[in-house]
Amino acid sequence: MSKPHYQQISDSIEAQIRSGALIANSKLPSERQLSEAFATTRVTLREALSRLEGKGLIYRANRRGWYITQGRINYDPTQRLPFNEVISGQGRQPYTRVLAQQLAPTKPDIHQALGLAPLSPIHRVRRLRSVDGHPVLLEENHMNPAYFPGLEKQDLGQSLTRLFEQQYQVRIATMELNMYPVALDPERAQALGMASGGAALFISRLSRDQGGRVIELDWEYWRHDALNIQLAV
Amino acid sequence: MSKPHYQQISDSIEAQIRSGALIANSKLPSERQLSEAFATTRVTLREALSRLEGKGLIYRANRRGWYITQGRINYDPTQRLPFNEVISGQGRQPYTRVLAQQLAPTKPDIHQALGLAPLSPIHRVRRLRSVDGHPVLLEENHMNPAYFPGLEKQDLGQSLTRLFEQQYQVRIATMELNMYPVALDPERAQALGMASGGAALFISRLSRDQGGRVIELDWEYWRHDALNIQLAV
DNA sequence: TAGTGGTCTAGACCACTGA
DNA sequence: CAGTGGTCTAGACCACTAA
Repeated sequence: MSKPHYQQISDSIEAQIRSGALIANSKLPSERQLSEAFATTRVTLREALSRLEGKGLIYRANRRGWYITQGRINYDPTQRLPFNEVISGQGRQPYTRVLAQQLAPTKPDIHQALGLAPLSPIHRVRRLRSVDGHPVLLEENHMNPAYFPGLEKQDLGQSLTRLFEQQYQVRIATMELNMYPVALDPERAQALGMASGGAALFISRLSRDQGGRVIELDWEYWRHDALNIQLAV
Repeated sequence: MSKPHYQQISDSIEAQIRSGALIANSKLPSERQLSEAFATTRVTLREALSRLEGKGLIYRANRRGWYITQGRINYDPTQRLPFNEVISGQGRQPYTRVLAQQLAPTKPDIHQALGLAPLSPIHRVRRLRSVDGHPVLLEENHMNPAYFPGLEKQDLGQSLTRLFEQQYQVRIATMELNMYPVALDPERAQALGMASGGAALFISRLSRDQGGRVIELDWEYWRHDALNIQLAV
């Protein structure tokens, strides 16, 4: 009836984190050091770390060790506020890196969602977004190219919503949102610097203009410990 | 560079599920049988199962084995539609069990959220809600008793929103929602029939009436594989 | 290059579930 | 009561990261 060993270990580490002895974004000692310190094997130690990961207290940077989590970002996906404003409004430091952008056909379900013919070209932008220097969000935008000629020449590090409005006079009127927890595929996990199979929160946003025409399909993969979806209605 | 062994195993099981060879809510063979079938140890086999659990394809019923997941429920938390209607509207079978109800003081943060003095009594209802006979949601409602005299004598298996409106003429006007992934504490995990530390999606909803007075604080814990948050704005 | 995390083996004991 | 899942040991090899 006593607590399992991994529970005692994770409780101990959790106490250290909450006491402030271990600060945000700092690295935990190596698994071998920790398993020795707690007089156990790496298997049990990793069980304890996995529990803390599930609770959102630590996260795993692929092959680089375990780190203390930062606090969650409050985010209202029904507002289309620029990422930079959301993050800096909470006293944190935003950063965006454009990983890829292209105008080419893609997967059938995206063509269907955008209401475009199969194999027709689609604007795609993939960006990695960080808070305080640590990646928390992988964003994949799919846009109907009919509305955005020359998009590839624009600065894509800024807010796309703002770009739509100011450069293309396209204003988003309605959205359909779907949000659920997922495990990251190896490719996306790597882009986020996470281990394959890592937990994320997936947000899909289909945006239309006043005429009900589909403008954009946005896919967001947030690190599961980094996000608090917050909305008022 | 070859795939890890657990990946081959989980791919194989995933293919069987998607092909329909394993149907929803049926139980997988025992871990020992599976590990023998795949010529590996239980440790590796459990790694494969954990990956599938993270993907939402299977779930673990505490000490009773692994089961195939049903499809996700589409749910809009900004509408306050009765659970029964949401579920049956998607061709599924809803069921609600009242686990507990009491009028007593509780934790300080709940008193604070409801704007009530510490140690003042609060109406609490805890309900377990199932789809097609399987628990997916643990709901904890905290209500300001000033608005709901005699609530404990009502039928709490029905929609509380409906009860508020029809029996108490209380209508919810605005809500503040917060949603994020959590790991379940042992007590709540057990209530949901899950293993301790199981992944869930937490939804907190603070409801006010037209006068801006706080009526209710609702906490929902959804099995992470059972839910798709869906909203249109 | 030394050390790390990722993966894996071949067992074991215990508490609990279901027949 | 037989079998199950939950926990744990004491190792091992490999690919990769960081110095």
